[in-house]
Amino acid sequence: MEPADFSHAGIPAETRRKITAELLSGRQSAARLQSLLQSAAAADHDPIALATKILTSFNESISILESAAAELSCPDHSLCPDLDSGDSRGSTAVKNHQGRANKRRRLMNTRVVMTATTEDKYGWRKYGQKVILNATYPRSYFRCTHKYDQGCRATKHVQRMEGMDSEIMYKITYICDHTCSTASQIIASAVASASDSYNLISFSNSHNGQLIEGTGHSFFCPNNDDAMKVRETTTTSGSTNHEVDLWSELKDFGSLQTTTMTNQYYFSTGDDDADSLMFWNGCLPIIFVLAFGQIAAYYTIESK
DNA sequence: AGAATTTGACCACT
DNA sequence: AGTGGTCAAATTCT
Repeated sequence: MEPADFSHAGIPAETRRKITAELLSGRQSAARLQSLLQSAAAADHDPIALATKILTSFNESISILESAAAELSCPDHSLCPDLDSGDSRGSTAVKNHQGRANKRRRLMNTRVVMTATTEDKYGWRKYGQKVILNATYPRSYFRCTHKYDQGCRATKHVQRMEGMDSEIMYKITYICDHTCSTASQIIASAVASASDSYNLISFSNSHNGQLIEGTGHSFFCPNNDDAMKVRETTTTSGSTNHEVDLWSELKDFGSLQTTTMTNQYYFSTGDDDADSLMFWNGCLPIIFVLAFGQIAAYYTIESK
């Protein structure tokens, strides 16, 4: 990646303050890590957590610097990818090659923002970006890098959420499971390293395991250890009442620990075409979209 | 040179 | 006709 140009004079005082704070925090954490690694007290602390904190500080600093540089280079945001890229339909853009080349150059310089916030263990290739109606930020489209060599059909859509001033959040929708060889390796790795942070599948005590009413459909969540199936009850038209073998579907997601059945488990109603349910991956929600008793897609919210 | 991204164009759906 | 999803040529990065 080409480094951002930080030679501009006039970076706002507030930005400088943030950068300084982050760098100081990073330096402090680095110093602590150094002493930890040198002392026998390392067992009482978590060097990995410290290293993560250091990385976060430096990443944050770099991000702030790049944002500031981008702000100075295109103060009206007319060339920023989040606000002015994507769908060309109906546009009357003049194909000025010089101007287009300059625009591309600036777009490339800001690429890090998206890639840095959408990393997971799979290889993704961006194949499109669209401006979405009533959305401030465009939606980016990614496919598995093994789409052609292994026929993996997994895709994901990434969209920055609105109204997250203090923390940039991205809604990431996953469509189709990975079938590439990478997938089985990742699943095996995740299962092997299962920890409390993957205490995911559990059933509600806040709702007392009772029927959770919705506008159209409701899900019943039996509050017992035998809760291997989810019962879907249609409460409006008709009297369909069929079990959805959701659990077998969920087991396919290797990062889920299937043995813990306590704490929170929320269902939410969906729209006319698909129901959805939500549970928590640590502090982050994961929402599954169900269609015809199958998981059609799932999405999660990731913070920057 | 090959990989990756950007973006105008196209397509399907409503 | 409007919209979201995908394709593919052009461009940029490594």
